Amino acid sequence: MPSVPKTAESADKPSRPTAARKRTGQTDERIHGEIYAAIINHQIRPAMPLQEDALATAFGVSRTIIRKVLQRLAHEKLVDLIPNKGAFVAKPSIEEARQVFEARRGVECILVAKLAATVTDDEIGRLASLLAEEADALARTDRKRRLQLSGDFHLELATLAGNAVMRGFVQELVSRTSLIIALYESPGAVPCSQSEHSDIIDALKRRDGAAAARVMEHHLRHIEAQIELADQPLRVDFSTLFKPVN
Amino acid sequence: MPSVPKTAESADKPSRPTAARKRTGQTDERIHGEIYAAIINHQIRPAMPLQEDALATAFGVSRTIIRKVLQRLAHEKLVDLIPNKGAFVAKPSIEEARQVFEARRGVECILVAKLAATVTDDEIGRLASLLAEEADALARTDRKRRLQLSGDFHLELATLAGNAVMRGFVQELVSRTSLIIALYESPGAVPCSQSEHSDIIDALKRRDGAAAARVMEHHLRHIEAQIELADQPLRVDFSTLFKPVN
DNA sequence: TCGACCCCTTCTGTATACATTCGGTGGGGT
DNA sequence: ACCCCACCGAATGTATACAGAAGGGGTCGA
Repeated sequence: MPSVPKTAESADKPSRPTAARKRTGQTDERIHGEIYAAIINHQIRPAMPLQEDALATAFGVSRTIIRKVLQRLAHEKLVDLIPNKGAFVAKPSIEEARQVFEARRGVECILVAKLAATVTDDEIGRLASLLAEEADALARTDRKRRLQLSGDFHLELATLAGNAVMRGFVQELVSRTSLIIALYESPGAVPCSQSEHSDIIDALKRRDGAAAARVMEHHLRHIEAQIELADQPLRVDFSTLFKPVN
Repeated sequence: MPSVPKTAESADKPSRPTAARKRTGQTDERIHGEIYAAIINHQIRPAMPLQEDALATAFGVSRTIIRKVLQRLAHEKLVDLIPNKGAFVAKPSIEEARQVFEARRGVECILVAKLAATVTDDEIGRLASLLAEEADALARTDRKRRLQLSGDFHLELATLAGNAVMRGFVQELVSRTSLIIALYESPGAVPCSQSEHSDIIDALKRRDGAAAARVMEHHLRHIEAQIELADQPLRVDFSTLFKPVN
């Protein structure tokens, strides 16, 4: 993967003098993918500004394309577009985070229950291989890859469930969860899930939809619990933090 | 509401010679709203082309704004954007329609059950007044308004439930349902629901979440059943339709 | 010294000009 | 008569030029 765009990048890399590549259409797709990945992987953190000119020169295109991509990201709730101010990586509030998790519990529990009724051994195998990759990333303490794979696992569940509409919802929710984690996770914690993903697979193997939904609900509450803790720490009370010396 | 844009409108209405109104920002919001309404109200039907130039002149803005609006509508699944071909009002397939209803059952049943736990008499009153308006539209056989109000009812339920994320999902699903109805409803039918909306309110009055969810599920299945019928009629078999004369 | 106002820079918002692609049409060849 | 190819028009895709807003810094005045 070539250079991920940082916010104020060394912009003096012309990259394509307008005649290098045929670049006709589908360029914005690639650029969207790169910025999306950079946000999801926490290479660009919440509230960071996404300046149009900087991105345009970084990717070697005009602001037109960048604006299109930014608007798409805004609709995906990964970017806040503030009129006359610019684009910023979204910074979901605590309340918003709560609602995202509530929505995930609703949607994903339904999906996993539905999936249990139709899942094939083949599909379970695919999920298991994702789980194995996740375990590998855990072993190598590759935090970024693990977060990525954890999201992929949920997304694969949604895909296999066979409802494209709801899969779209899950994709958005998983992305937003990644932002929430970037904002609110306590730095040390999160040896989370992993075994819970395994539990979900077990329930699917037994074709026990109710159990699968129960495990999923527990799993999501678990993730949220690890994060909601950050509710307090974020409100720094300066008067207690910096006590008068007197 | 001023002139709704039709596809190939009388484009010779300059409307604003670039100096009439201050128009700085939030114009696209208005244009989005107008096109959105035109699609939802079936003034523009599925598969109709939305030509950029025609819309631009109709609204007195440049293609830039129109393109922005079209892309937003595309993300909302109301418009299909075909590269190098243009924008068309979305034409959801039968399978897509099925999935939209399945998603609605999932999401809205959860929401209404959640709402039952927190709803106030005031809020029930607001729902009741929407129901009354709907009854009025039914009495006056104002089909368009009735469809609109029916959607509003579901959207209001989602709003009151207090989860903005899921409310967004419902909004998208209700919009798409409107497209589906435009495509697949049998022309004569649909004296549907109405009483079922009333049933939902009754369940909420009793604060009976389980019942409310049950009624909602039944309601949505009912709507879908009236439409899925169109599955057959759409496959016209010419060899039976045009029998040889002899 | 402090505050208010104005200019100036920098960025976003919009319009316009240019490039490219697609489909249709007409002419020529087989 | 049919098919193929090349041109042409129309609409989309992209870049650029221009206008407007917001924030900062500096200067002038009290």
